[in-house]
Amino acid sequence: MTITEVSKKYDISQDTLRYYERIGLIPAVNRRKNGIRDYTEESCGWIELAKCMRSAGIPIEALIEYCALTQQGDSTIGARKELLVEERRKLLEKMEDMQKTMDKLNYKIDRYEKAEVTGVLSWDK
Amino acid sequence: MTITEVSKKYDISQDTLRYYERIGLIPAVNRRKNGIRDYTEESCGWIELAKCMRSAGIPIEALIEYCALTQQGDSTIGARKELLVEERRKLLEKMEDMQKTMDKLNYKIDRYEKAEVTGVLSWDK
DNA sequence: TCTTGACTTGGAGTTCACTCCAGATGATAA
DNA sequence: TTATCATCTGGAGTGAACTCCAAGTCAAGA
Repeated sequence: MTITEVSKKYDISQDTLRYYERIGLIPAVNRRKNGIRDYTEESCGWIELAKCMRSAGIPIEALIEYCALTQQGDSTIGARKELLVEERRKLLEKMEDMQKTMDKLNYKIDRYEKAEVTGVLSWDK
Repeated sequence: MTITEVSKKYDISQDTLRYYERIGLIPAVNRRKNGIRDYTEESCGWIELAKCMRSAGIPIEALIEYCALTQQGDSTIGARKELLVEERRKLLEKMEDMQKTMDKLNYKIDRYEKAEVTGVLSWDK
């Protein structure tokens, strides 16, 4: 696949695709003789992973390390697992924060809805 | 309360507290004669709200607008509600993204755990 | 009285994650 | 053949959200 196709398929700009490769967030992509990128199915798998992880806010640094470990072969399986477990822990924490914020938003919206009916908005400790 | 106390209570740096006030993310804080901040219970409520919303990634711009609307009185109740509803919608979307990432992390960690037992890690389409 | 320490301001600096750009090259269509 | 278009590289620029700093004020303790 060309970079244009991959960019459309995953809705990631070409600049970002090149950037991810440059910083090692995904392994080097195959090239044709003339130097033009030719994404394999495996490359696409990495792109998809990157998009998924980044959309949840997993930091770029962690993903670079994960990618580097992967390229060092099976001896790093334990380290890779640890890395993912740690990111999962942080993600869970963030999800809990978000749930708290969601609860607060629901509470406030509910109060505003009642205020729209009664015309009264009491102070909110 | 002094800024030092508020900073400790909510675990937010003094610089950030001043910054939030400067950009209008919270209403102006009361001052003593000499210009030193004296946070009331209401100020603390705003700080708590700011911390909660920011921890979930609600953008600063939206919070500034919410704060501004609040200071314009009851005529903005509808607009404030709409703003919160919109931020809730975006937050829900983010939480769904995170859940997908969480699923993927669980799947991958599970595969690594099996690989640690069997010594085999098949490639992951 | 002198020094220490908390507080003030406005503005500059930092970090993260892109995003854009200039200049070059190579392929395609008229 | 000429013009247009996709792609390449390295490096500069951007926006969001802080974070730090210099220079000044003020109150309290030795």
